[in-house]
Amino acid sequence: MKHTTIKDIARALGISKSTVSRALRDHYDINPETRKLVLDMAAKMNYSPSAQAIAFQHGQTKTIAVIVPEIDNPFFSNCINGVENAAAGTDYLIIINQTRNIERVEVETINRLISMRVDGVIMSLASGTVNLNHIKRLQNLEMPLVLFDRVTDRIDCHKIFNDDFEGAYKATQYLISKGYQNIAHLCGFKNLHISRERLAGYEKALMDAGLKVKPENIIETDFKIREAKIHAKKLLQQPIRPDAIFGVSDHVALGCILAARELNLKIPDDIAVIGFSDLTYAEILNPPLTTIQQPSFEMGKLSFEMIMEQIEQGTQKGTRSVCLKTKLIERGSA
Amino acid sequence: MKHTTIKDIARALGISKSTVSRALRDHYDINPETRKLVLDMAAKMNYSPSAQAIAFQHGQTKTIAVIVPEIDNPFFSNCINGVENAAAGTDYLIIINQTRNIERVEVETINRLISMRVDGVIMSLASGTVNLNHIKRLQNLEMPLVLFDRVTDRIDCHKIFNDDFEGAYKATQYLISKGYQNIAHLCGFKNLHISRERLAGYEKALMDAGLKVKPENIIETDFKIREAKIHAKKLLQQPIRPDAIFGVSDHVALGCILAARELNLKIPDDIAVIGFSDLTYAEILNPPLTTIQQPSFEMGKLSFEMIMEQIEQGTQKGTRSVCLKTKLIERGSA
DNA sequence: AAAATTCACGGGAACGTTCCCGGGAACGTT
DNA sequence: AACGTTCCCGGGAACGTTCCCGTGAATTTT
Repeated sequence: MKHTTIKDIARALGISKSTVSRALRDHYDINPETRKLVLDMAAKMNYSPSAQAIAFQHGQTKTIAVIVPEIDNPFFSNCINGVENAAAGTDYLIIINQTRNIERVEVETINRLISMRVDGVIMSLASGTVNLNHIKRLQNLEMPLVLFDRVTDRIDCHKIFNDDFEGAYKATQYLISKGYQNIAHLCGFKNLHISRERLAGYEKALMDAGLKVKPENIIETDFKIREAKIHAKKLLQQPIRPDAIFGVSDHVALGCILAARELNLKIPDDIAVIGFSDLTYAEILNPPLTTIQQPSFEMGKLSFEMIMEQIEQGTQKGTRSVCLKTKLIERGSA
Repeated sequence: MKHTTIKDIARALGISKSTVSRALRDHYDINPETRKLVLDMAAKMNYSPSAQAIAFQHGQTKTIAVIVPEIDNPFFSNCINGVENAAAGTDYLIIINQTRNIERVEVETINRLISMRVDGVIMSLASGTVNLNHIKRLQNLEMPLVLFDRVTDRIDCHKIFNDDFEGAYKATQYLISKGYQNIAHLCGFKNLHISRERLAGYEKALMDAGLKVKPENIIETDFKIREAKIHAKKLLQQPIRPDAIFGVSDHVALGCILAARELNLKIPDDIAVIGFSDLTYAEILNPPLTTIQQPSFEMGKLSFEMIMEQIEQGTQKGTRSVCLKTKLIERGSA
């Protein structure tokens, strides 16, 4: 890999590298004729400026990192699309990283990004993350940071999340209004803020309707289809079978659908299922999934705007939290 | 954003930056005691080496770029997972870029990656890409390159792809064996190699079975659900309605399912649908989608191994093509 | 015609790191 | 005692770019 430098161009034209630099950047103090000469030569020599050298120079990489737990999850890829959409037109590059919900990977990724001197980090926490020192390290370095969706209250920074409590409340209330009485909840790991919020919303809705919160109807699970399926089967094989399940995410709801199918239970007659996210395929599923829609694209967009705000203003005075409203999408599974 | 440098550490300890550098890299010519002093101070000062400066030094960024048309497509995200899985354990960072099938974005992305001095590029072409000069530019710079899935025969480089012809042949043959006679094909844009191959496989299977290839049964479409749905409706509203549709991808097949649903046609009784990819949700769809499985994870893994081969050997002598076999997955839609 | 101003360009430092080379101190060998 | 070796460490160049400053030449002003 042989890259031409401004020095090479300068030598080829018998001028100094300063002049070449000026010509390329279209600075003042440059003769239009010289400029043309330089540009032509640059094109001829297949010149491409070294981003490292430039970043090195004025301490900006013009790069923003997005860290998500998993990329093959439509919710997150929609968020990413929102970020990229907002970034298009600016001269910032978005680089995408996934932690696969593993704390160790998250730590390594952040270390790497710090080393890269990324200009900002937009991230959603891994479900496996307990220790938050790596996030605090980011803050010590005064690196612009936006947490979205999977946030935590143990870190004080800019945040964007859904009203998970309200979404869960609406979902549960909807099930109740449809006449379901024995509603179970497959909830996410409790170290995640969203899991706790959704669980709380579920419990509140039950209590407000005068229904009892039964511990045996609440099982903790990973956000994976397979995992959820296993736990859903447990729920459905209890002596007193729940008549509805509220899944903490659409993937978890999918696990319920698969479990019900395997146990020959009809949806929504034998068992109702409701999810959370509204992934792209929810509508085409068998049955179409009733779910809580999250404005994923908007979240991504807002995250980018928030990070740009921090980068441009430099200061981090006062953190801001944005809570977006969710929407119930009625389909066939409940 | 204030980053400490080895110079800062050197000053704090009253030694030279050379010694600090040696201590951090655990080089020879370093006193264990000094080393410990430096490491402790580095930790205390929250030191993180500048990746730019290092890359700048010995011309390697330890970064490999993956370019895909769209990230929110399970086929590609699986490929990415394959790449990342293979990269885990090495000291290479994978950065992910999406072109959203727009040629201009692809060109800009590649320019940016060249500027970044990425060590290698693994990419799948955008469906909108016609001109290939940006790819040739990569080759002129002798940058390691692997094309996967959406390859082209107009570029001579390392390639990994599926046996699209064979996959399409199998899909069509399967439909024929099930008794379908009037099989249509929603094919992809013809500038894509995979589109042409799959079309050819479809045609060959028809001819081998003594069936006629009818031009009115072949419609070109984008790889998007919505687009495909529109074209599928056209197909299904023809005077002589096809009894089966082979979609060039699962998303296209999904479009067919939606179109059929809207026209109140039963699948697979009124119309059979078969896809290509086997996306994660194919099994849970309504109806479960019969499709051709592509080894996406393997493709990603192989791509990474191939790029590493090029990076380590340096030379690009002789390009290699790997063609992976596909597999028919029988489900309910055909 | 001398002075002031403008124009176009070159030289050199700086960014953070590594690597090569040189050198001093301590040690062991003749 | 003189020499060679080993062990540590420091100085400086280099990577590619930008930016500040200096400097002639050309042009305009006094």
